[in-house]
Amino acid sequence: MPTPTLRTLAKELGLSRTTLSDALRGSPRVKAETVERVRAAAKAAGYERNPLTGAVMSQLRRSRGQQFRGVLAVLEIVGDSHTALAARYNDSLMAGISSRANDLGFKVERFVVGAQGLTLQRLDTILHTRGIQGLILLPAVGFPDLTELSWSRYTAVYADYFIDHPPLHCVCSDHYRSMIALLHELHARGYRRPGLIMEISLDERLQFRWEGAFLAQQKYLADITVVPALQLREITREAFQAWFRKYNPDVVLGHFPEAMDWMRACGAKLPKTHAFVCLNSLRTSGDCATLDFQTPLLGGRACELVIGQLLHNEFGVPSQPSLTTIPARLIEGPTLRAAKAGAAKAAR
Amino acid sequence: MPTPTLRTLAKELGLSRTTLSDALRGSPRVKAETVERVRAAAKAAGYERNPLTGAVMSQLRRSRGQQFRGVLAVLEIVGDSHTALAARYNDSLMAGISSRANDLGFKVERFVVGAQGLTLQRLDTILHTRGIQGLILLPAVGFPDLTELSWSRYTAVYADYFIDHPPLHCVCSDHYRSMIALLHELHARGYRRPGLIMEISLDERLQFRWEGAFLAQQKYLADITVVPALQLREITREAFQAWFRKYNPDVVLGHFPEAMDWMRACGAKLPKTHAFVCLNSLRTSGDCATLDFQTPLLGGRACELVIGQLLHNEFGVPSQPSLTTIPARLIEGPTLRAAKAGAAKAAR
DNA sequence: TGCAAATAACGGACGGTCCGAATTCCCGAG
DNA sequence: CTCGGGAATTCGGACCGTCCGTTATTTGCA
Repeated sequence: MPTPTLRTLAKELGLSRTTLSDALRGSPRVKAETVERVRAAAKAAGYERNPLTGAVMSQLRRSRGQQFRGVLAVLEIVGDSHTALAARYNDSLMAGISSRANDLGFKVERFVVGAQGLTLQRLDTILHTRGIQGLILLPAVGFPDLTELSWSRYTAVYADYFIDHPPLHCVCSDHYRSMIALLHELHARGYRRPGLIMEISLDERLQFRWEGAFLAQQKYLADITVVPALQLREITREAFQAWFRKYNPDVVLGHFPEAMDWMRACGAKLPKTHAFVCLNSLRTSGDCATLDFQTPLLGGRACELVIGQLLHNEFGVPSQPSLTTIPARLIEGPTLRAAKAGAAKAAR
Repeated sequence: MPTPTLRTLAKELGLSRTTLSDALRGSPRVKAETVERVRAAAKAAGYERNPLTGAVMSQLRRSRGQQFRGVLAVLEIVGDSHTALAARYNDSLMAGISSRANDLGFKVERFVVGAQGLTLQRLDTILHTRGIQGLILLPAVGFPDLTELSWSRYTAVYADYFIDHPPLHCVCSDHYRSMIALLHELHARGYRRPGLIMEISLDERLQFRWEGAFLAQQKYLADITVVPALQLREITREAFQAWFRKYNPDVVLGHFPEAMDWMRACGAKLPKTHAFVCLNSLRTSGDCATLDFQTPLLGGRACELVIGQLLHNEFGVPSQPSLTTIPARLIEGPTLRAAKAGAAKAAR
């Protein structure tokens, strides 16, 4: 007896091959009762669907044909505050998302949710009527709650460290590793007294990854003089200069470019006697060394994740959320000694 | 302009789709000159053939559908040492890999590389002749170098924190977040003097993520009494007991279950007066609270990554490697007070 | 020149998918 | 009871890249 195929099995059951295919794949287009009947018959006949063949066929069928295969929704959750920095960050993510989505044959639409935008109920119905199933959530201040969406219809990725309501896959920069790599690089360039300044609120939402990496690495790099991190609710000029004069770090890491002026006011020459590295390139204007979070890459990765799940027909909240990260890249600048020739090595 | 297909391209060239297909695959059925012409035209039109699609179609035609699966190679890189623990870890990863691969229509084959196994050159030819393109690398001791494989043919994922030769996507447990979540949970259960014991070599390959998270969290949890971490090349009974007596931590976190006996020898009652949490469930035998790395899930995620890239026809070393992580899960045990009713909350 | 053999290209069929069209079902209004 | 319209189901057509048998063209040689 030859191995059964979709078509032979369909003939036996008096259904079309399409219905069989959809039923075995669990498509909502087929009535639940029919799905049961088909699955039982398939099992009896010893028919097993080949998921690899299915995936390939799906790809094939999808990609040719039209220009676009679907639409992704990018959700921007706006609360009461809404800084210019966050806007730059989000725009930069969007650029990566749009570009990668376009490569993979998807279009992107942006929706604003929250205080000044749509309610979740309204969004739910809009997405439903438009048939949009893939969601990318831009970073939101605080800990957003999106449990009210009908998640069984969607597959989503959050572009920040974590989200608990509901727990979704996340894509974010790897702050821990970036800090480790940066300290290694500074060490290789001869710096021995690295100092960190940080507003607590900035590190808190990262679960203190900046400081955690800094503290751990201080202990294990050779010949390091330990400079305690300056962590405050708010970094002021006075607090900074007191700290700077007391510990005299040879390289300062922090978010605020103003610190360069404060250092110079204390008599520091950049990069001759001291160095400064800004921890977020979006805060600078090209006048200092800084870390580039490569947000377009992050956006691209988020796209790949969502689209991958769409292609596998996986919807709903994942059973175990995962976190995908990309390390930041060091951008050279006039506030940092160049790498010694030969010792030059890209940050890991 | 729609993406070209075999048929449209064939019409343009005035040839049949069969000839195109054969030519692109380099079949001897087609005249060499025609092959050249076809390949040039395909390149000009931006047509790229997908080898996985080809393989699936081929097997489909040849063997009447069923029983065809794609193949992934799992590489085990064995150096001189080879502990039982590593073997358990790898087997557990394998279980997750096999299961997820099977769901997605792939088979898995395991290859041993290194000192007691295949040379890289030999592996390269084996993979080539077998037509295997997807690779999953199991964790190796030290920092393995696999640059000698012909990477343009493969797409791969490394199941550990990082690999630099070459830089590949990685999948690994999220030690930093696991530690943060664990400390939060312990804090919620009333523990205020957490202590960490760690062999330096174990944390070093994690870039000190255990200790980094521990140090950072000690600073920012409320009402914590700081107990310095016991970090040694080797943890001995004497060193441990001296540390334990001096600082009297109310909960000890570490890799070695022997520590429980040492604590008891100092008069501690588990879980009445003190608690112990093992940081790696594979080291325990069910007699204490511990962290489960959920290795099968990690393996599954690695599969999804590799297969996703195969389906998208993406080979070679990625331009920017990413790291995908999953947090560990706390397993309750008789060495830890239960969560207070109401305050119970799954670890993030 | 005649004709078999070798060479080159073609057309049909295939399995599983997507998409739009067709059919059936349901339910309230007239 | 009939009709209309919209939702729920099912169906048919078109499609992908491959294999394999067939057709058309050229070559080899008596």
